[in-house]
Amino acid sequence: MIRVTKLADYGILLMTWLAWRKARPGGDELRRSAADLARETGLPAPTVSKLLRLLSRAELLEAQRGAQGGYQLTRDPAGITVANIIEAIEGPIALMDCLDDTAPDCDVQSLCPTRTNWDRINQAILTALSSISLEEMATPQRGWRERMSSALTPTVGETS
Amino acid sequence: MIRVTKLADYGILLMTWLAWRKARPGGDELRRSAADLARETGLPAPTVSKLLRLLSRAELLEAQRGAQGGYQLTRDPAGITVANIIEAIEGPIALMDCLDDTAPDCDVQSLCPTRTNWDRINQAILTALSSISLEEMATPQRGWRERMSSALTPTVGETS
DNA sequence: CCAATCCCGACCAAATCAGTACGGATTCCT
DNA sequence: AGGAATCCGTACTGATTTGGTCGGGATTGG
Repeated sequence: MIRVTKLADYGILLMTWLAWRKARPGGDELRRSAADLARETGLPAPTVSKLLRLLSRAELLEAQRGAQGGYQLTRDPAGITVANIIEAIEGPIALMDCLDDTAPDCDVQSLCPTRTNWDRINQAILTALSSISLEEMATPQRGWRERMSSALTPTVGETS
Repeated sequence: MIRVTKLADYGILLMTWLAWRKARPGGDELRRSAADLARETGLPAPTVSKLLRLLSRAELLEAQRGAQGGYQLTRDPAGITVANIIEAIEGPIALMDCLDDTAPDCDVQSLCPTRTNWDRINQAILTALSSISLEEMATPQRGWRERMSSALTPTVGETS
């Protein structure tokens, strides 16, 4: 069901936590060590390390080495999208592999206008993911549900 | 990378094939057996059977048993969305499990406004998937991009 | 110089996925 | 009626991916 891996989930959790902390007025220290973050989020420490490294490599976080080191956000949370985070952790966003290279199963050319249309789906999802900023993730939602349901729900729901 | 399972991919392929065949003027037989479809698409027969069964159970296809039996679309391709198909094959669409029940890892309540916001992402993706009909998948793309951008981008929220 | 911290690669266990096999039920055709 | 074709369902297995671990090196601050 259009699964995002747990790693990406955790990554978003971490980033949200960082953004949230930054937004708080009492945010004394915005640079935090991997161990701190692991403790604060309750996630296993090595996994947190790995994630932070990936996020840092994608330049979403800035790493400071040595004693008293740690990670901190490079940009403003408003300038980081969920798509950015997922992409940083899981690589380029694509629903299928059939898109980029020669797939041997896909031998029936006649029905493969499908492939080009799959690209549309990918694009749609990418758009959706890019439209949600980290800032939004870090702030408790207000009346977003109304905006949502009015525009979105129509097609999928009915079982019959 | 927001992967859809190969089964769902195949499912969409099958449905697209069916829709395409139905749309053609020379579409003599719109009911086709699982074996036929397997041969025509080049997919392994048992897998095709399984998929067709799932799609039939979701009432996207109609099954006719016995000799000379087979499957055919229940509704018009325009009334079937990609979201429908994926949902039929992979169950309810949700990026994460953390949404519906008590997750033990999620013990840090303080940072869990994230969870409610995850729902937002799910909704966005569902919208994207629901906005693409099987009919569109079966026809070579024309001016679909306009519909896309108009239908998707505004609802979820501006980045700034 | 020492300790804390980030950094990196390789490795392992577990979950999930794709596919298979077999047996049963239903309908058509002879 | 009988047999063949077809859909239906469950259970099982092999392979891929994922989540997580471990150990050692590089870099900075005290």
